Amino acid sequence: MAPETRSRVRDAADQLGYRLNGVARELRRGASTSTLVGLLIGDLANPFYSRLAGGLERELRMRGLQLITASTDEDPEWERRLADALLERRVRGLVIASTAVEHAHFAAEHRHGIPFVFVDRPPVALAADTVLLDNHHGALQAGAHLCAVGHRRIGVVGDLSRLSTHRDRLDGFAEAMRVAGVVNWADYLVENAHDVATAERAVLGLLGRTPAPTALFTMNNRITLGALRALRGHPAPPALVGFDEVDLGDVLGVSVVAHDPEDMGRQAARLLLDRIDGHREPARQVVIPTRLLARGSGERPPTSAGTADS
Amino acid sequence: MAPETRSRVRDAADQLGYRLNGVARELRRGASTSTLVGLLIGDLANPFYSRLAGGLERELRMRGLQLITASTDEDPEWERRLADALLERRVRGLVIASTAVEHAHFAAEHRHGIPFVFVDRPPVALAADTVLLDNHHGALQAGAHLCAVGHRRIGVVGDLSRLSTHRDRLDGFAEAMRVAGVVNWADYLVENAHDVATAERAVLGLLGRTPAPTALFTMNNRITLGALRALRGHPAPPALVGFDEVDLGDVLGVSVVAHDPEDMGRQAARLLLDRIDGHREPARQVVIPTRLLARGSGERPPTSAGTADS
DNA sequence: GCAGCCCATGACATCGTTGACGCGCATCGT
DNA sequence: ACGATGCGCGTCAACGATGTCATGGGCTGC
Repeated sequence: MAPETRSRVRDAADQLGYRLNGVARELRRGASTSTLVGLLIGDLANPFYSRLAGGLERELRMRGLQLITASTDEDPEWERRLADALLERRVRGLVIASTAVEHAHFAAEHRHGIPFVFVDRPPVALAADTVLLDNHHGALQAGAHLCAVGHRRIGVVGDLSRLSTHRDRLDGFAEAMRVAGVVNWADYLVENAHDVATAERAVLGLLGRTPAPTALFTMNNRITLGALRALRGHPAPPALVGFDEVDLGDVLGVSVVAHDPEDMGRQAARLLLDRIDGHREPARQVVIPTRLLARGSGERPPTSAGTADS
Repeated sequence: MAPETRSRVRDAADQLGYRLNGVARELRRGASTSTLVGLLIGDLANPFYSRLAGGLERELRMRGLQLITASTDEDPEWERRLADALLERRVRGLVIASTAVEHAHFAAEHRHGIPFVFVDRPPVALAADTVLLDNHHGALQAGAHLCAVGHRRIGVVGDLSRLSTHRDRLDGFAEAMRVAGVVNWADYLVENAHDVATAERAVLGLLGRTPAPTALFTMNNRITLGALRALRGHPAPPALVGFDEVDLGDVLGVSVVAHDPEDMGRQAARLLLDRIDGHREPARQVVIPTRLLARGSGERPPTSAGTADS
């Protein structure tokens, strides 16, 4: 079209305050033209999720895609309602850290071509792309490390017991105990410590036992924070290894099983973009590695009180 | 309609995999029926922003509204493009931690009735609802506190100098210095330390000066993290007060000027919802209070080296 | 002066939902 | 038996952008 007409139209549009209506455009252009991607996570305020979201968003942004983020508060019913709302809105894809026990109810949409990427927790009864942490190995490392230092009574504090991440980590830890010949480790297990305050109480409870545990394995970032609060000012604190990185963990000398949540988001974005680009391979699974960072708290030897028994 | 027909229709819909098309619905129902709210922030991975987003989302969710979150990386050009994309999409409102120097270009939309809420940083050349921190007072408290302990040479490390939060905090700090009679404080000022690594280098640079500062004021959470890294293992660390809360700050004994980012999100949601409900009052401004938490690092007295001069 | 081309302009159907309306059948009360 | 009411069912015009097609005016080159 002639450049002069072009600018004439542009001027008129500016004058009238005209703005293209993206809703109408999307309706007209049809199904797979949405630029929205849904993200369902437990809680935006949790740094694990927010870093994941950040990595994901950065990667999608380069392709002109935007993120609708919704927190489920680990409530399966909410998760389902939010997912339905997103699917009604005809998002281009869905990234989901699911708290539900099965996902057959997504099968229809999935078969219909809407890309799903499961992050942090795998899909059940649905073959979809997945990005997971190496939970089993990370927890095994943590358990083996504490045993190598000489610990036999290790307090273990975990998140909601129904979550697969929790179960995988627990399996890994159990394997480490089996290898080390520790049999009654489950006596010092506390589960369902979902927030910092609960975790703090759980740790105080464990420390009050006789005999007290000589070490702690805290199974996620919030639990580690709670434990560190509980240990504040403790004259002879137990050893501590946490799962997930925590801010200032390096400064404070907290040994952790670390990994990269932002990379998790990036990998999820890649799987999603591949599907959007029409790739039709069977579902893929990416595993994000974990590594043990020994910074001091995990290397404290058992205290005198009782290393001899069980 | 009859319950029997209702279920007959429902069954058929389920069988066909029919799903209501939210895009068409929104187009048909018209302008102010969108359930999407846009959120523009600097970086989702920064806990300040992610907690703000969490508070906002929680509040909006109760009203059936969902959040489209986009990170600007503090780039005004990106911010503008992202805002345009959101407005084209006909979001119900826009919450924005703006990095731009003025906002006249939103005037048309704003007058047209689209609610804008500015968070963390005020609008320029636009009368819109705003939620701010009490930056001036918080920084004044920090400066006064350090002076009260006896410090006269205080290293100050700040974020991008163009940001209003930075300038307000700097003003507050300057006032504290004026009151305390410290004149050359700006000699120990470093600006534009936007990430942890830069902040760490900046602090190391300050500590290398002669005479070295006896205290530090770190003007946001990332800078505080960088400073704590730089101070690790220091034989006689300077006093430190940071702006923003940091995870484990209580355990590590870091004195900070604290505030509640989630509350900021909630307040923003309330202002937005009021507008959506048709309130027509002139623009309101909410100020989130700050309070100084003395936890140890800010109470360290000046080291021997030089308390006597200027 | 005429064929050929560029381009402005207008008419129209389409995307899927919604709200309004009309028709016709069945049931109910009086 | 009559009107009133309830309900199933079909038709139609929007919402705003977009892609196609036809029309016709203005221009160039031969």
